[in-house]
Amino acid sequence: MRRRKPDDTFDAITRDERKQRTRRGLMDAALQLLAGERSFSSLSLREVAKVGGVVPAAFYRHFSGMDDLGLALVDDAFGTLHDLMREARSAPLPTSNLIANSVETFLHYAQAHRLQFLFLAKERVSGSSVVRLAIRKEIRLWVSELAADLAAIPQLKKLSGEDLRMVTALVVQSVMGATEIMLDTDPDDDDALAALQRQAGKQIMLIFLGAAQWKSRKG
Amino acid sequence: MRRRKPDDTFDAITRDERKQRTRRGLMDAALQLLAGERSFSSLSLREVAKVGGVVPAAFYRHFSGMDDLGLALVDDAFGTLHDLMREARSAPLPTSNLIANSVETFLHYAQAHRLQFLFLAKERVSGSSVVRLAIRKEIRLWVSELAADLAAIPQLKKLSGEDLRMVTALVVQSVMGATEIMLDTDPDDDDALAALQRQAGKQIMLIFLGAAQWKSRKG
DNA sequence: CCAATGAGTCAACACCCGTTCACTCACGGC
DNA sequence: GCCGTGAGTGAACGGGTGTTGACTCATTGG
Repeated sequence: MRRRKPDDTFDAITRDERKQRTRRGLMDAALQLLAGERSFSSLSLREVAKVGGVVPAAFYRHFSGMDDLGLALVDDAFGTLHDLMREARSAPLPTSNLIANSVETFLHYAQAHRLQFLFLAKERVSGSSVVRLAIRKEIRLWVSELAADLAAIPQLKKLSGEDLRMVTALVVQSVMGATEIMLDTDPDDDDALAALQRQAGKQIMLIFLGAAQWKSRKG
Repeated sequence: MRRRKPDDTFDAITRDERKQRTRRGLMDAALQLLAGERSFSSLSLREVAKVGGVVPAAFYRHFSGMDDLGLALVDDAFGTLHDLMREARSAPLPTSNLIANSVETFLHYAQAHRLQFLFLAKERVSGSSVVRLAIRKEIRLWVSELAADLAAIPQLKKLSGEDLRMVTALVVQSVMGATEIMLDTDPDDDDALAALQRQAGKQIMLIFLGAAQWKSRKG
């Protein structure tokens, strides 16, 4: 009996590549299992190993346990998010409809990487504290980054650093809320998705409207 | 051997009361287990039964399974939230500092019922779909209710029904975000809690500021 | 006062869990 | 060409899991 499918494509690959492939397989298996009802903390190591096409003992060649896998998934997901931010920053940046466009871009991206964002949304609040804290930390980092970007917008120029962070946190909260609902929506229900986008766009425009007025009434 | 502690207080109680007491015990046991790292979906029936001071088989005299328990907890927690709303509505309603006061009241209440709000926060996004959907439904209901209350506020009078809901949803999102962070904060860290309250209050004031400007630019 | 009810017990079931161990054997460096 | 490395295997362990059925016996209604 073969110990492993030789490979889908029969090309010769190095041993490290093979290992990385199995590792990715385990991470994908966890994400896939998360897609349904399950939460990460209710997944079992054996289950992940099985879907990953590997025997439970082999799991330990890649991760020290489920928490370790969780941290790897956090890194992975935020890498994806970081890619988006980088792309967005280097884009032409239309001055009109900037908000609506940004929201659409973000939600579209989240949908394209549904499983990763689903993982983040769920574990941000629910998982083991080590994973949860890792996610919170990354989000705080992301808020700081985004705040730095937003500082360039004329309407927000007069905000203090603290207030800018407060506004940014509100924007992020709004986007995350929309993302969470989107992830629970049938991906083919275009009407619902469009409504979601519209509402999130409106919310953020309203936040900016409020922010533009903010300092004028407070010192 | 006694089959059960006769009772802490030796007063004679009816059989139904005793049953209700055990049922509550199971619900409290689940909440208590939830207090730490765990998420509801990772709790086992046996575990809840043990902490509840009952043998696993007895669990079935009260709930058909863990999902059923989850739904009971949802009802319970929203009952608590409803109590808060009723109290708040009958309160004197100070016209100055209304927002800051409301936020403080809410967060204080959430802290007093920490375990229930923790349960809601976690299961809203992570749990089994039956529990998750039940929570979402109740939140939507709550948003509607709150929107009806907010309609009375002068600054929001000119908003359309849809926009009012959008604004309310944003307010709720902000409060829930603050609640989630608060539930992860050491309850004795007064500074952190005060900072949290201040930020949430600011965010909501900003939302109102934006809302007051809203229709004037769109309608 | 006596029979019925039903909350809670105990034991057993078949199964899944994380972790360990000794193992195989293909690959890669020498 | 040959050995060492290490990814993956298979079996076993002790223990936790949901669910069942037959039971006990205090409370309750007639």
